[in-house]
Amino acid sequence: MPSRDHLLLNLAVDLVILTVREDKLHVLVVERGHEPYTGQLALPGGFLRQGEDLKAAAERELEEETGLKSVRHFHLEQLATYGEPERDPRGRVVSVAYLAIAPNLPVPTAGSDARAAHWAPVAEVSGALAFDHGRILSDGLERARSRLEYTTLAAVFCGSSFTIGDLRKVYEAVWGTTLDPRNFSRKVTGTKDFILPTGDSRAPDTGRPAALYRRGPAQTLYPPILRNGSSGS
Amino acid sequence: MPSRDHLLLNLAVDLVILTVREDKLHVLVVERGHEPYTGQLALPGGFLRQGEDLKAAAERELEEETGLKSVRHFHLEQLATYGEPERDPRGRVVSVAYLAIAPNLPVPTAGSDARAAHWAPVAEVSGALAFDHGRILSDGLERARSRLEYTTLAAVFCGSSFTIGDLRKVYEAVWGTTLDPRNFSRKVTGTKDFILPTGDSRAPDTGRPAALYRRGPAQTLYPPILRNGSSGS
DNA sequence: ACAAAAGTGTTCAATTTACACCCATGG
DNA sequence: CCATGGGTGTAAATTGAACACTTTTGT
Repeated sequence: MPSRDHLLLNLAVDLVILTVREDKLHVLVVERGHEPYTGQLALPGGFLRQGEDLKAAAERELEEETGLKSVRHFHLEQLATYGEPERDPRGRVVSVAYLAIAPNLPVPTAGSDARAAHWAPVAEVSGALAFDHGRILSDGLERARSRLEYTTLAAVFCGSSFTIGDLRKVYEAVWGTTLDPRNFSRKVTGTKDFILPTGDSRAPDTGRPAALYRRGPAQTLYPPILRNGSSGS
Repeated sequence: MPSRDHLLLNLAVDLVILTVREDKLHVLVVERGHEPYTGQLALPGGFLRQGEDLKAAAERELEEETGLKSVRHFHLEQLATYGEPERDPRGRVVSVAYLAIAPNLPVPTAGSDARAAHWAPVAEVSGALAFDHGRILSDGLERARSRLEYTTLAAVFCGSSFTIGDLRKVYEAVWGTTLDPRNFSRKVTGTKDFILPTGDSRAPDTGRPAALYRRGPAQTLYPPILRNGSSGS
């Protein structure tokens, strides 16, 4: 047995769940109901259960917190593991953080055990989170920003069908920049299997209707779409 | 206490330690002396101790396995965490893997408790490792390959002073490609603070002496040096 | 007709690739 | 003087940024 003279500890799984609402990047946070950090905001999470895989635990928490069944279509990837001895005042807790990307979904009020879970603009909670969750959020944001450069992840932020303008607004919200709509359009339509036309189109309040697309099978972007690229129009 | 009705488990730290020897990429492996997987090769690692930080545990294992003190100059970064319930037949063990990059150092025979630790060409051990260490190695290799594109990590594979040809051979060994020496030379000398001339030079067996360089302060490469780039001469 | 958003064409600059050519040394 | 690896020059091809301009709708 490996446990004879070695440390036994609790393993938590914490989630950075991101979405774009009203053209701004939001993260799902919960208000803490117990000590420590009572009343403060924190990332949703929970403890690993007997016989449970790490990713399965993350999926379970994701479902519980968002109150949604469609979680299988979200993006979920391991972010990093945080194990500073003093990170939790209750005792030794090592936390495996996951990054989840969700489309713009209904506010998770009615959901299951969602203890005051709600979407908050990342700009408002940065620096106000319990434990070391500020650091975890920061790492999650950097990972998401990087993923948008090299993978087709941005389309996961959109629903089942979206316009190129919707997709561009995701890039702008996550990166905090503006992009040239004309060059952006060419870049994404020029990358094979990134987005596929549905045939339909959608009219905005005013202006020419935009073609609708859905996710294609591509996972990586070649060539990548880099930040520090062309500033906006 | 968070541990009341939750799973307690052992946390291991495993290491993917890479170096380049004789123009080939090598990984440090140990021959297992106990069950399970007795006699098989595995990645070096050990269990987390009371009050010990994850990265500190990785540094401790790195020193123990290589038998070297100069470990502080190595590169050490967290890779990923592996927690499948059945990954260790002895019981529930979650492992945090770290990636270490070492210069070409003396064989770690004499070192401390090094239980048959030795360098093995990655091509020879891939698929022959105990536990899920094949997967961990594979993830570590991909991370290292990617790091060479966007960071100055390659210089860590070299010693305190090296020629541009040495540095190029690192890229070729890690990526398994050949690169044009002339364009490569310009790329690295054109990236500010990547490498700094020492003023000395070193003569090869035959041919013009090459200028010697040392690591510069830069951490990231802009522009990056991409794989799938120009094939060799 | 006009405002607004979608999308195309085109130009100029920066970067990358390929390779001819020169440099410095040991045998 | 020749083989070998180090290093520079340079032209062609590719890519990327910038932006004028056309398209298509609602009011």
